[in-house]
Amino acid sequence: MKETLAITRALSDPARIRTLLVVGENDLCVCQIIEMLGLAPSTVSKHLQILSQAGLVITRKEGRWVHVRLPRCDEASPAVCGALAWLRASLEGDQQAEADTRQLAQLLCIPREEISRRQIERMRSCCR
Amino acid sequence: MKETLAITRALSDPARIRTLLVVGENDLCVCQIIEMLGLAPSTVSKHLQILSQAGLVITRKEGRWVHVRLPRCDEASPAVCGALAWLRASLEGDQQAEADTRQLAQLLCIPREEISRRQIERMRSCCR
DNA sequence: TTGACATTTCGTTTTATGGCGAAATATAGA
DNA sequence: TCTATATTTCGCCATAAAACGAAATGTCAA
Repeated sequence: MKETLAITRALSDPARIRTLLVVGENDLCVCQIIEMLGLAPSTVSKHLQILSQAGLVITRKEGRWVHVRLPRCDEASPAVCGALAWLRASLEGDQQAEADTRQLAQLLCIPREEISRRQIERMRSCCR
Repeated sequence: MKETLAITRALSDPARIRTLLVVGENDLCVCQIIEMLGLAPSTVSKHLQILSQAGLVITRKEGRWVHVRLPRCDEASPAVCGALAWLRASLEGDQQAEADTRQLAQLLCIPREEISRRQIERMRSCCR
């Protein structure tokens, strides 16, 4: 029950669902997810922590960057694996999901340094 | 996204998960669910409303009694059907789930009038 | 070593949720 | 019709969750 509940609670927020969807086959760095969601870094960090504790994503630190990916079915519990499959199927053709996927495709063309630079720029300009 | 989120949010509470599990193959009346969960009728009513709006249960009024059951796959969306299947599989062998199932088996041996009488008795005794 | 910077942690605020009891609603039976 | 009763609605309170900004952490590069 505890694991099941951790999974459903992790899935019960739009930002987290969008994150899972957009991570998909990719290996994204946190700054790309921040950019896609349009939320504060601290907020996104918390969301990722919740997803990670439920086993729905795997994070790997590489230098200053943290990479996020979905677990393969052989490294996740059946519950996690099933939940991810269900989510994929349920969001098939969803508008928001498709918009996010398109946005991500754009982001993948830009070096992550550039993305981070944008975020710093945005932060500074709002404090002026 | 909206439907998906309604489902995951409905599943993100232990009382609601336990309800779905215990309804299972049965056609329960609300008073039986109240008894099983040990929560106030008003609270259970709200939970059932959330489950119902997500399409995870179907309620049918019959006289004074309201009966609750799971939708058949042919009358529910694929998302709902898949979510219920996932839930069943994930809670396979869960301790709480088994305890609830046992308790329900007991409750099914008692006429529902008796269950309601108990609830009224309990309410009165706590106000004395 | 120092500075830049990607990410997390912490503290705070606002909003959502789950719980209850009291009152309302609707129906069966006297 | 009147009463008992199964369930829902409403209003309230306590707690949990999501958001942010500021400060802390850890790592690369000059």
